Amino acid sequence: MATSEAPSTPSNFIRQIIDKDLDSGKHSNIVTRFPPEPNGYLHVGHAKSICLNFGIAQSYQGVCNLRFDDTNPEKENPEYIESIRNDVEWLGFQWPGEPKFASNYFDQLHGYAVELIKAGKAYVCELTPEQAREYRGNLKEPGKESPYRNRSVEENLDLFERMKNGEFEEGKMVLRAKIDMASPNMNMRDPIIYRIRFAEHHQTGNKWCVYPMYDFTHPISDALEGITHSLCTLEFEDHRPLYDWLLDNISIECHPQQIEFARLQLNYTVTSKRKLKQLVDEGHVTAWNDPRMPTISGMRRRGYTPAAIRKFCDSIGVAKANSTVDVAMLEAAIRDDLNENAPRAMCVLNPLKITIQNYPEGQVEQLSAPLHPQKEMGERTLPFTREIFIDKDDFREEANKKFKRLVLGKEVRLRNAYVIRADEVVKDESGEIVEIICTYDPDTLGKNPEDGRKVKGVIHWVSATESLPAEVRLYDRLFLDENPDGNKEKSFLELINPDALTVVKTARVEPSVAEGQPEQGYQFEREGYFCIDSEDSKPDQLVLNKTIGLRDTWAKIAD
RNA sequence: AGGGGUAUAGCCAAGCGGUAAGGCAACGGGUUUUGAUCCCGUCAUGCGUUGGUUCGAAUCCAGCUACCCCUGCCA
Repeated sequence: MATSEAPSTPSNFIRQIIDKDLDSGKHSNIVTRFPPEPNGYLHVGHAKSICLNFGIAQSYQGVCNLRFDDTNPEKENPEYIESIRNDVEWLGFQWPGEPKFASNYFDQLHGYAVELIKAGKAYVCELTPEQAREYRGNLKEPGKESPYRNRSVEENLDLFERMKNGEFEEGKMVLRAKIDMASPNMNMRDPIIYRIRFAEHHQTGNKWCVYPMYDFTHPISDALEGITHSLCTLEFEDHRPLYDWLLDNISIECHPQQIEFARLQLNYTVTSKRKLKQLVDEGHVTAWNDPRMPTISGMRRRGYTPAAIRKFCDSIGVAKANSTVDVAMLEAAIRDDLNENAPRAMCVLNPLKITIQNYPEGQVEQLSAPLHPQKEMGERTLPFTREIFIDKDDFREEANKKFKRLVLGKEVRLRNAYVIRADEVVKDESGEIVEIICTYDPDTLGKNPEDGRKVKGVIHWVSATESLPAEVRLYDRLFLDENPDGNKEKSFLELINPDALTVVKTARVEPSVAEGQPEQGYQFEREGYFCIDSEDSKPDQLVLNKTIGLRDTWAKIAD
């Protein structure tokens, strides 16, 4: 109150819990973890969790582990592990030591399972999956106890050992925790904690043919790592009683607190690993890191910066209310960061030739332009010549007062260069404009016309002969408009401005697209060329992105 | 005999019994060699709803309503 310092990180209910735990002396060191299953690439939704977990650890001088929750070998693979490590690192976070794996704990996990059996709190069940479902009851009715529930400890020990030794087929037996088949919480109705899977594991090879379930693995992994606060998404709220039951019923002292928060939902954006995988598998995009994908690697390729994504995650807050964040928030964060830090360049995508008739043929003038309009970032040289290109969209034969670019007979400012006037339009047989003949005012470099003439517009240009051609892929933004009658099933795809200046736009695909049969063959991308102002503009460090509202253009050459 | 959650502006979100922060979006106006940035201004007598407690309620209590999650040998 006395100090009006703005908190560097926004307050949220999780931080309040942690503050309380610190005050009460429950903890003195905060340990969190980010626990993805390596079954896909990380997306913007994971970024929220990463920023939360690592961000909290950071601000309390604690640590955050990266742990692969790899208990289902059939869905996982090393490519995903690699990509996840990269993405977390790229976002700017560090974990202590090597990444951890739930599979590191398989021996200990097995030991705790045996411990539960010995305590009469787990049993081997031979119900088929169908029977198990029947016995489980439903939301309104209690379940029935399995006929295998009251086997002796000895028998359970023997059976579980033989499960582990591969004596039984997949699906024939499982290990279940003995809790309460009548619990209103389905997760407490004797949950399965181990199943048989004859699958090679990417970390443990063929050592195991029984694998622990998430519900069993997670609390124990957390406890083994000394996690203090285990943050997860809302759908796990119902699992918390099981999380606690497990830790209360095995010989482990550490008991992390599970805290749930709402997962990120972004409008026009798929934030489901399953659906993103479908887009990749069915070939609607080129790869997980396709620039249209909301994956971290896709955003990286699109030119988003780690700082911008972190800023976005901070700005959306953390709460328990299901909410859908407007992508405008993401875009604002990106814009903010790029505006601060991106060096500027000019580019022309749909070239329209300009010949400056009063400029000497063959002359090349090296103009100088700042890399940033406000910040001291240095200068770049700009070759100016008799023939230049401007964008087709920046010229009209006639226009009203709102049009601030080049109009026949009127003047416009070439950014960082001279004022020109359009004198004459050259058209081809089909009537298409192919060239504009202009006159430049030599006395307007770095200053306004001395006679007080007002030039309202400023446009991009590149030398037709000295500029740097660059090959890029053009990605069209996908818009999925909702049917006016609100029938989401009838949503349709609309390609906005395939010929506009804007390039490398965001892919916006609504869940329903990925859900149903993604439209056959809609155009996602085009090849294209553009020219950028000069070598000094270092196009590989820039982000071509007029969509975000900046007239200067940043280019990012496709990876 | 269902259980667990959540409701504050168009979208996020703070607020924790003392009279509705902030951001995004939007809309006015100013500066500008980017239609950008930047700057100034506007935007909830109102906190899902109905009652109650209180000098005082978004905050406490009770009822109601809406939405989300849970019946994988997935995580």
